[in-house]
Amino acid sequence: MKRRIGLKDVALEAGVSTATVSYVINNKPSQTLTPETIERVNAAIRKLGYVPNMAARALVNNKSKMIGVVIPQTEPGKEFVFSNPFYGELLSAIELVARQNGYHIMLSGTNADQTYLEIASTRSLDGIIIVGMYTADYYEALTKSQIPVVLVDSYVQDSFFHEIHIDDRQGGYLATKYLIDRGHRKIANVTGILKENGVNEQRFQGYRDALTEAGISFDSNLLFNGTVSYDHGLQAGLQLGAQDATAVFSSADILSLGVLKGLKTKGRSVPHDISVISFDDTWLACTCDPPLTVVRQDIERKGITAAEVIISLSTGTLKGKQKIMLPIHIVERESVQRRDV
Amino acid sequence: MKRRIGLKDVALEAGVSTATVSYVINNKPSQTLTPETIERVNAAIRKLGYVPNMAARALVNNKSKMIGVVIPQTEPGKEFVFSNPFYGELLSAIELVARQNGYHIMLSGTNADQTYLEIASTRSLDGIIIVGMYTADYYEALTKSQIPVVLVDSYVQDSFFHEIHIDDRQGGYLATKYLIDRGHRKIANVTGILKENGVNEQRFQGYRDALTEAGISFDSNLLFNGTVSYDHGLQAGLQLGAQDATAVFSSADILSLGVLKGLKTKGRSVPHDISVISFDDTWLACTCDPPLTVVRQDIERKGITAAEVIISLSTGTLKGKQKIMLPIHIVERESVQRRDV
DNA sequence: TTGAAAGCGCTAACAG
DNA sequence: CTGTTAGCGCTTTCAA
Repeated sequence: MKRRIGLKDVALEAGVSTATVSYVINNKPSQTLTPETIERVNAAIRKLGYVPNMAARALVNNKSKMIGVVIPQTEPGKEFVFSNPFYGELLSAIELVARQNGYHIMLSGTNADQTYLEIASTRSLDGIIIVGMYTADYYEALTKSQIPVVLVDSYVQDSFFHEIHIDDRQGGYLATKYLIDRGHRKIANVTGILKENGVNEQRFQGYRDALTEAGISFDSNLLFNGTVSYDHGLQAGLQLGAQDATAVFSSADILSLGVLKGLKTKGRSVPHDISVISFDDTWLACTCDPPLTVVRQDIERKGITAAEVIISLSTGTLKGKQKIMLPIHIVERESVQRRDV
Repeated sequence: MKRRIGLKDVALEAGVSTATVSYVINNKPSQTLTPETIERVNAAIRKLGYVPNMAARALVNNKSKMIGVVIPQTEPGKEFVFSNPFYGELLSAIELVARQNGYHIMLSGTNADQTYLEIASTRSLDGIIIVGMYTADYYEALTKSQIPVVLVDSYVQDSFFHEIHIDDRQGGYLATKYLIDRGHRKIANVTGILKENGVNEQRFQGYRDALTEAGISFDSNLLFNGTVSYDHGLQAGLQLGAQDATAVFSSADILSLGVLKGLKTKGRSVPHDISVISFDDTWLACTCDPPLTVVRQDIERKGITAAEVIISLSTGTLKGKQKIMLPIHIVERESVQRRDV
């Protein structure tokens, strides 16, 4: 088994030194190379089929051209929450941008026995994208990191982390107001666990804001919080089917699907008997029955932005704390009906 | 900014050589260390918060404890096909097993200007898991790889690749036969592009096998092949709504959802007017309306197996070509109705 | 039972 | 404009 082709082999072939080869590979602007030398080196590279060894590079530069992406799991040490297409779409966008910029992404869940800082540092990651909310001590270690960290969908207050969001509170407000404007007064909220600093909490606050503004008092019987899953939506829908709420703000598409099913099971028709407004606008929202009116966020853009920011940060193109807020808007479909008061 | 803690620092702290520290970290069985030395080293590691540098390790060992995972994309150079939850579930399982074994996964799509072999070799990947079917030249380069490659859901014939499958042809046969046994004769097949060596092609063959066995001749008007997407399913459903087929075998859940919608749009009720049998059994299958009778494959197991195989292969625990066939079975739900002949 | 030292492939001062 | 060379942090052979 023949040895791997290295810089040395290329240098030999081209009749130059390894340094020169390194210069042309990285096309150092500081260095001035004869076009002729460059061509000779490139020819040798092609001829030999040279491929750089990232490990060696990483060792020298302490940079890996690799970005760590952390995605929520069903529970620590378990599998990802990929039942929610939101994460798939987001991840997809991140990967694409990374790849286009010569980076790769390392995907992982969280481990009980290892902080992500350890992982990042052992792997010389160039940047970290963390999606969703974790426990406080998860972030703790990271604040001591030299590596840029961007938080997607979390409201953790720490000047060290960069953030990319939508205005979740405003989103919750918009959704609820949309319902109120159409004559609804008894409005339920089906949501995930209201972790402090999490998106669900923010959306819930927006829901309350709208209620308050309209002079409607909050009724805790109309709040259904659990996991962000089809099942929780289903349970909530089932219960709602037996109540007198006329509308529900369901704060994720996957929850809405469950709600729809629960409602239908109880013989309630949407939007005739009860209106539903959703959040996210993944492909699920427009393919279900009825298609959901929804607060839309641009998931792809979120992913693209996260990747672009982390890359710029790691190369030093971008400096200073980043806090980006992406726009949202309501997409009207068929799940909400005006209610005559 | 203080330098990173290295083996040398640990050695100094423990009053031993770097070699000794390396021995205890890797707990070489060949080496015999005094328990006392071991303890001293471990204490130093803890005290200093030492974290190994994978880049250095990779450089020496030419192994990275990293597994490359390739997932289908909408098109080369574009984003992933994560609208299909199948991939999310699979990926999730792979990641979990990898992590539990001290590996990480590098996720990527395909690039036009770089073969995956180059990527794998530049990153010193320990193994590669390729999901789905690609063009022939994509595999071409890989056959020259020293790195173990396992193919999930592809029937490429090459003794170099390891394979993990279900019996897709048998699955197509079972689905179709299930329909035939219930009195259906005019049975459509909605499927993805019939790439040679791909799963869709196999399932389609199974469909034909069942037809032939029952003495039903194949009618190309009943074949709807396009992308594996909701939209293609929808189009097919729409057309089917205007035809006289009494049943349809739809070869992926995501297609089935589209078919269901198309049929409903055309005012056809499932299973009353027309029966639908699906394939995969992702969460979509049991949450849609009506819940789909389906050929179930254990996606999680597929992912787990792929990860276990690639790891064993890379450590040398496992040798020789692996070709694993996972079981499938039909799960009866509410989308198929017996038809009186 | 432990240590010294030679690399792994690459980058970047510095020298020429 | 190009080459020499000293590491980057770790593993491992060989010697003690």
